[in-house]
Amino acid sequence: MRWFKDLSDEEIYVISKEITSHAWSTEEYIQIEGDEADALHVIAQGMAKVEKVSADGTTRIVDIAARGDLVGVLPQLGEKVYTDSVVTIYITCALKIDADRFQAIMLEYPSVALNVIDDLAEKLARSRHSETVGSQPVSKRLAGVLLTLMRKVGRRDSEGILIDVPRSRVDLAAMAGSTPESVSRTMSRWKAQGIIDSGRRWTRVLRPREIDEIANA
Amino acid sequence: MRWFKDLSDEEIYVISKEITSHAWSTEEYIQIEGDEADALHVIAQGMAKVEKVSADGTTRIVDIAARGDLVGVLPQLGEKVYTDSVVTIYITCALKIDADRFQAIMLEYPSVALNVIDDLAEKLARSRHSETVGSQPVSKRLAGVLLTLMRKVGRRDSEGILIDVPRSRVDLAAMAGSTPESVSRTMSRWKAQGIIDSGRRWTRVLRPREIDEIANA
DNA sequence: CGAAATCTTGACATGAGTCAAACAGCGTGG
DNA sequence: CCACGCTGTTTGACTCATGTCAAGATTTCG
Repeated sequence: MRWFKDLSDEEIYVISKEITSHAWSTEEYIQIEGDEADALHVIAQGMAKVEKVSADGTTRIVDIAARGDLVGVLPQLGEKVYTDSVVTIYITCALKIDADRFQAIMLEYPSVALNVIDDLAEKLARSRHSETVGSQPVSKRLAGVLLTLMRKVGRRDSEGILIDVPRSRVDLAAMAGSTPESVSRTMSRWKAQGIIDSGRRWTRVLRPREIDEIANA
Repeated sequence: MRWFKDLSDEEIYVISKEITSHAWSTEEYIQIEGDEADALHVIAQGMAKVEKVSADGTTRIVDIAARGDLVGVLPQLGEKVYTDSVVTIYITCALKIDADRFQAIMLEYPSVALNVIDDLAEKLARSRHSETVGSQPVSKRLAGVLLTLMRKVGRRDSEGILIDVPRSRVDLAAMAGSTPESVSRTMSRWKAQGIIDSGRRWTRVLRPREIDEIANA
């Protein structure tokens, strides 16, 4: 866990006693937006999507959490409720730290707090960036989503970079802030141009370069 | 400065030696997006807008910093460059803390680090929220902007709540992620309905209730 | 009083959402 | 092993909000 990277083995051992491990099946909630926030989790195995219900009632996927990622950070101090939901997309195992205990740990080992600040600052910068991307054309936003997914869950194979998670057009639409139909249209266009290939619940990026260009036009 | 609220007077005195004070005229840059980030500032007097150039080259205002607000937090550790620009909108005086020194302070006084985390977490939650608001109708976004401005810089008077900063339609458009024309149209409509009153570089909200309803429809 | 900046309004083009229907991949049961 | 049906994907027709371009009105200030 990268937050504890500056600690000695003994210190980590002491802390490890505060941690418990839990498992979920697919499509289960690790935390629910609005619930009282009493713990944070680190994904040890599997994967989960971080969702947020937007003002108009549609659900948007704001992040994908994979091995080593942490969820539930935000509410640890000021906020008393979770600001987003986390839903598993595979069988997932996560480590749990009680929020109060974690705060105590940070007070005792300031370097951990600094690492957390680092993490939050990066997330905030990314989020602020997405704010400005909000009203860009769908193609641009979708290209951005594909870039993120390529980096996070993409697997190189002989023809390109395969993305088979999250699975459906609905998921992609929820990430790009659009609709399944618009996503489909855009991807059809790209498919005709040979930039990507795609099917039921999977996408393969054949020419990453061009996707990158579209995203950063 | 709320970050130091848990420290004793002596501790604050020690820290105060690390702080210097600077002044800017209007429309001057306190920090520029992309520049090397070596310090953070707390607004002591005056006001500034936090800007970010979006992907398509337009400038968006992502925050308004008033007395007591801090700018330049993000880059203190991981990021080495400022992720946004800060431009004064009045004659402004700000306190400056060297980023390295501040890091040292946090290591010595962990409670400060926790307060920073608190602050960042709140900012992140708000930013994530705006992400989901991205593709809402202009009226909704603009109403949200007015709500924020009412709280932050609104002044109660006999008829309603006066907002005379930031000044122009261009500014409002930059905050709402829209265009001056669309902002003008929307506000004309509200003016006809008696919800607001407005003129050159000022807006008065007559019925805050209705603006709130529009924002949270 | 005139010029510059700001705001408003109109006409127009278009990206993208919605509704609806056809189509395709994939598992299941007879 | 194949036909059926469920689910997910694609495509088309239509509508509408909003950005763009352009002109005109209004305010401020020298």
